[in-house]
Amino acid sequence: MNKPQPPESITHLMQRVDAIAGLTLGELAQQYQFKSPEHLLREKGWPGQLLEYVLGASAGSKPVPDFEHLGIELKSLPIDYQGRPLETTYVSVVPLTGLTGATWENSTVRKKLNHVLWLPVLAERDIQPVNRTIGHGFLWQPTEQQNALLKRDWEEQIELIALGRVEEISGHLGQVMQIRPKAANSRVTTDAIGPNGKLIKTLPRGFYLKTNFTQDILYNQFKA
DNA sequence: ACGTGATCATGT
DNA sequence: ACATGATCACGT
Repeated sequence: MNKPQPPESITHLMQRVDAIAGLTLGELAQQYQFKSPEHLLREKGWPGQLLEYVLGASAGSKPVPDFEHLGIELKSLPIDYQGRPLETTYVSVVPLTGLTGATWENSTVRKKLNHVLWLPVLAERDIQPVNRTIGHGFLWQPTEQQNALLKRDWEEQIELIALGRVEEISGHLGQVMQIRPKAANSRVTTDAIGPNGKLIKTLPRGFYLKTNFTQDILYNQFKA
């Protein structure tokens, strides 16, 4: 099986998405000779990497949309038996310096979430990774209301960081989007603005969509 | 170290 | 039971 090429259009992308709905991750991995781990204790990103590969997303870790020419970001979304999200959704790293003049409109979060291809995967922990079933993927763009919620959470938390109060941030902040550690381990450090305005070292952080937000997206998509 | 893909697992 | 904080693999 040759490596899938990037889809030439949104229509072609969605044809591929429809074609894999109902398959298990194991079936897909076997078709494309992709490795299939027994568990995700170490290869936590395996579901997303497999789906990226199969759908022809650009590989690597470049800070650009997965389907760059289409401006679409792919997000797998683990769900439980009730169809509710099992995990928060990582969006992007949080800028901790150079925030002068930073705006929601120009933020990486806004750009990443402008157009998302959500791909639900039934991913209860008692189901082996290879037996997890792919759901019906769909395209999403934030509604005016959703955009306003994201904007508010982004502005409130970025303002704290700009004021040198990064150490006061925890996952409890934000109504629909929170900031949590995003690093290999808790000893990793990066530069941030300190309380006195000078640079300090702190743990790298990431923006994550809370499950109430992604659940709302799923509800609006699949409500009968 | 940083940014991509995320899930793990302990504290509450 | 569930969310927060911690962690894992890979490419650069």
